[in-house]
Amino acid sequence: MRLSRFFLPTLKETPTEAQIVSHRLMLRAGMVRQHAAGIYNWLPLGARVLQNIIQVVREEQDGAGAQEIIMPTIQSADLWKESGRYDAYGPEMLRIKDRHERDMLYGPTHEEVVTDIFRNNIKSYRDLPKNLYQIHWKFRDEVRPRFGVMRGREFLMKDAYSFDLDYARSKHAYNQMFVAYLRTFARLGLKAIPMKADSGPIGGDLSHEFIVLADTGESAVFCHKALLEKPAPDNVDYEADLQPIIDEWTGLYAATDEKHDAAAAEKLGADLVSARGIEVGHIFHFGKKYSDPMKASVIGSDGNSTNVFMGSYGIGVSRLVGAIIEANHDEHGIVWPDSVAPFDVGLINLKVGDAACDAACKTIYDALRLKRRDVLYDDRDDRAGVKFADMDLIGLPWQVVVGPKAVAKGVVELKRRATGVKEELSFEAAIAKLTLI
RNA sequence: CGGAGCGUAGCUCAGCCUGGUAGAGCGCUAGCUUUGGGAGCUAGAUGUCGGGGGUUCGAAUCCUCUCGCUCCGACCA
Repeated sequence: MRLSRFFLPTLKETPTEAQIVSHRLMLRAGMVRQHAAGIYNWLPLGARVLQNIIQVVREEQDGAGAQEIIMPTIQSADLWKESGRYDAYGPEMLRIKDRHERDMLYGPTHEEVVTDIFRNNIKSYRDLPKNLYQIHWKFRDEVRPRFGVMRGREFLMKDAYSFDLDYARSKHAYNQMFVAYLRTFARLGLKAIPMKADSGPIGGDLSHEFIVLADTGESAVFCHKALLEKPAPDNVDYEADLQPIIDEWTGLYAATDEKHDAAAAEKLGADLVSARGIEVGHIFHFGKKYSDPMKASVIGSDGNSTNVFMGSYGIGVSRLVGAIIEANHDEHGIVWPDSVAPFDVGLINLKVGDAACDAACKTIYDALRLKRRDVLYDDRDDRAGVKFADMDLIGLPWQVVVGPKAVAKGVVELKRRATGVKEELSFEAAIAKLTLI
């Protein structure tokens, strides 16, 4: 992509409404623009990041055995009256009427709809287990949206729902999502610590929040130092017993502010980490909370009907964009992890119009694109400082700087955004290195 | 939902107290110069001063209603 044609409205100054660093950087980097309180437009750079995150989330969900579906954003209130939540949910739910005066709502979550899908289509224990997920937009009419996309009213969420015959199998489904979440967040370049949590209004007896440590996090969190170093599980066999992995992670102290047990934490001594955290995922096991009132049942091997055990598993996808920036930035701008970067490489032509520079850029641009690297080529006729500043701001992992002096020597400068380390390489060496990443 | 603020050019903001018909910097357009970390000069374009109502000869400025946004708190992926 040529930057001269790319829709990238970067800002030199920070708009007043943005208070936290991720919000400021998302506005300055031209990723989003606010439409209304807690509702955002995603411009090309932001949309690309969102798509990359979605892809990682999707791969890990699929890998753990979940299947993607798409449910409606607008739901009939009838199902919610059946589950008993229509009255319970409160003003956070955006309620609307259609032209026939029927009660509808913009879905804040989808337990009712997915349970309805299940009971209408699955009749036998032989069809279990099932885990259905979707990635799409939800709306919760928050009293006070803030922090940009970190607490929007409209937000992109991955929500999965598991259905099992009994508690033990349902716990296994829970464990599968637990492990998938560890892997997902690690792939996104985040340290997300699972912490025991209240299940809140969704209900249930087992729940964990996944908390990303970041200085600007909303809540204080405490955990054992070892959790920070713990690598996400690799080569997972999702059919095998995952409980040992879960025990390994939950055996170490980890608690949010509300759940913090100061006495227990004291015992950790120097191993206690106290930090700030952002909730990026939340998993619940809630048994028959919805299958009972909504009569979601299967016929068991004994011929008797039994209501299924369920769990639900959420990842705040749009929030993750903010969380990743909170955890990965410096004074110059965003520093994207490779896995979610909107482009792999930023190619800077310091002297547009100079035959040698233009030719060198074209060579590198074409070669990288041939190798399916995403390259943002800054071909604008602007000063070097502007280009460096913009490129640092948008935080692409690699920068290739093509200037007249270097090109005369047959080299370009390759800069790693995260470390600032620069090296001079021949065109071929630079291309080779960027192709290997 | 309680408390506190703010709406003036694309962005950051001044002007408001003490009423006289709108400004700066950046950005944008054109030209010249410049060219490895947000350049310089010249010329130019850009505003229902959030909206309605009122006071006044005259309102960005005073009064009033309203809409929007932000921050602190309680609540939440």
